[in-house]
Amino acid sequence: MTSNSKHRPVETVDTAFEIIDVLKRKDGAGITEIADELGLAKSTVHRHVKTLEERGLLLQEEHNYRISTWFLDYGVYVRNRHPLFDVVKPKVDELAAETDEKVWCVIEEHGMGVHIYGAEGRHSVKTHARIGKRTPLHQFAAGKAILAHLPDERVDEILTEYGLAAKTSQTITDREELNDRLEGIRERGYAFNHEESVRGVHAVGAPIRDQSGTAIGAISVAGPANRLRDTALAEELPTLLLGATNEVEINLAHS
Amino acid sequence: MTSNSKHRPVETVDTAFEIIDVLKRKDGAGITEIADELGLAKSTVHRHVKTLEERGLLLQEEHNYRISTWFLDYGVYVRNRHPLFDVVKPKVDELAAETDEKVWCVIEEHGMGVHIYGAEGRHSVKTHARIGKRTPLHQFAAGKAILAHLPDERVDEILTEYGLAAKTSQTITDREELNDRLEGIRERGYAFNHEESVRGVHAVGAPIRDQSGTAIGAISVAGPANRLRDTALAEELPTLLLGATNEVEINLAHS
DNA sequence: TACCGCGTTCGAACTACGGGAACAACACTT
DNA sequence: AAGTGTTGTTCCCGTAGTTCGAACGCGGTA
Repeated sequence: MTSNSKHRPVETVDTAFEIIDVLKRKDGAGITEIADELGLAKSTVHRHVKTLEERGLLLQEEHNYRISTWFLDYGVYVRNRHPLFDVVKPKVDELAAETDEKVWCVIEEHGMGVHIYGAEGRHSVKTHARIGKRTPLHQFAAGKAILAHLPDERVDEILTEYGLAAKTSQTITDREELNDRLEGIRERGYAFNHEESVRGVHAVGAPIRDQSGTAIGAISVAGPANRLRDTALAEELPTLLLGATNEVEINLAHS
Repeated sequence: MTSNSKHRPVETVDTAFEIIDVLKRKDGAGITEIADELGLAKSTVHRHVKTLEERGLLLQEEHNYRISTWFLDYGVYVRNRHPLFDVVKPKVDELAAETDEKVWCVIEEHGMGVHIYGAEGRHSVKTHARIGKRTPLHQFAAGKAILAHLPDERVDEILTEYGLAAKTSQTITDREELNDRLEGIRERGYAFNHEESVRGVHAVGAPIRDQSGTAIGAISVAGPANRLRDTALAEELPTLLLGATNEVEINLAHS
């Protein structure tokens, strides 16, 4: 799968989704606003919007169009059909209850980490993560756990495509350093996140691997830096986490 | 908003979403399969699919294309931005804990009921409902509660568009009968569902109204018919439910 | 080895997409 | 009350872009 865009895309479909993206970015907009934003004629935008609205994908109220919940239907369908979901959900709930922290399950898709399920512990930190959120893999514990267990050429592809953008001052932005960390993760079996994605938040992440050893996802536990440190971060949480991912891998093999 | 399709839709956008629909309906498919299903040329489908894949909306594995989690991102974004969501979520959780039953929040969109949030009680029944699920309003308690508090002309529009399809033998399929029931719901303040959507399942649903009195959504409690009967169904649950919707309406007015 | 089945590429034809201008409906100013 | 600015909407025309069919490459299988 080379990323050469050799074929000619269907431009009309692209503009349709660009309109949808504008509506998402702006929390809804009018015809003229969309047209200006995208440099299209009002009539063009109007026809697109009406087409999408007729399909139920958009909602109109006065001079404002918004994205509808059809996307929720498609999205939840996709998530529930994912082979990991049924197996991982109870374990994530369990971990959240045991640790009292925020627990996430993340999968890899198109080289990005996607949060497909999260559970609240009693003392969960509030971050901007939410179901469906896409995050560059190098920026967080679950992502690095996945990255450490993908084929080298795949890692190369991903990193050359997306680069190593910083999220906080602690984000790993050097390719060499990342490779070292990934090596450490492979030896250790799990990954840390020391304020690399959110200031004041630490996390531990462990991969979920298929029978070939390739990561198909990861589970992470995140919490405030002052609570997740010393042996809690280095021993207790990893033990719980590896127990969970191990069970998930076994259940996955027999489903 | 008449349902006259006076304008000419963008057919290319329609085919794109028809392809997506096929992929959803068939849990993934190949190029040829999609082309046969829709009566399109393979080359056409191929170009569409590659366009969507390049945007990250589809995933390819071998000769099989699937919908990606991008739709989850759009969908959850839409749900979380909905004015009801933040207010209703804690109340739904609370109701589930109090009643030990399955609790849903449903909103109306394009004349259909959409499940935007559900919480499990300890003895929750398992139905086919899931977040994002769209259901005709006349088929369940929350839907009828909404229908009973919409303007008459809106109700006419909706019923003439979708009809009164039966889900079980108890589903209301007669227009006159439905009107009587809706009248009863308005007097009583909440709606019942006696095995009208799922055999063996009863439910109570109460509307969430805006300041004009129009329903913008509803909350329902559902459980096995043998547990939800007599005073539990007729008194205790409605009391809890109306307490919750009342609080939601108040919080909604001040946000 | 020849045969399907698949996804993919290519070129040509004509459809239908996009643009611009004019229109209607409304709010706000003067 | 007339005027000026919005907005969304409709129309028609030209051509760019979509669609189709046929051909290609590549696996498997008989």
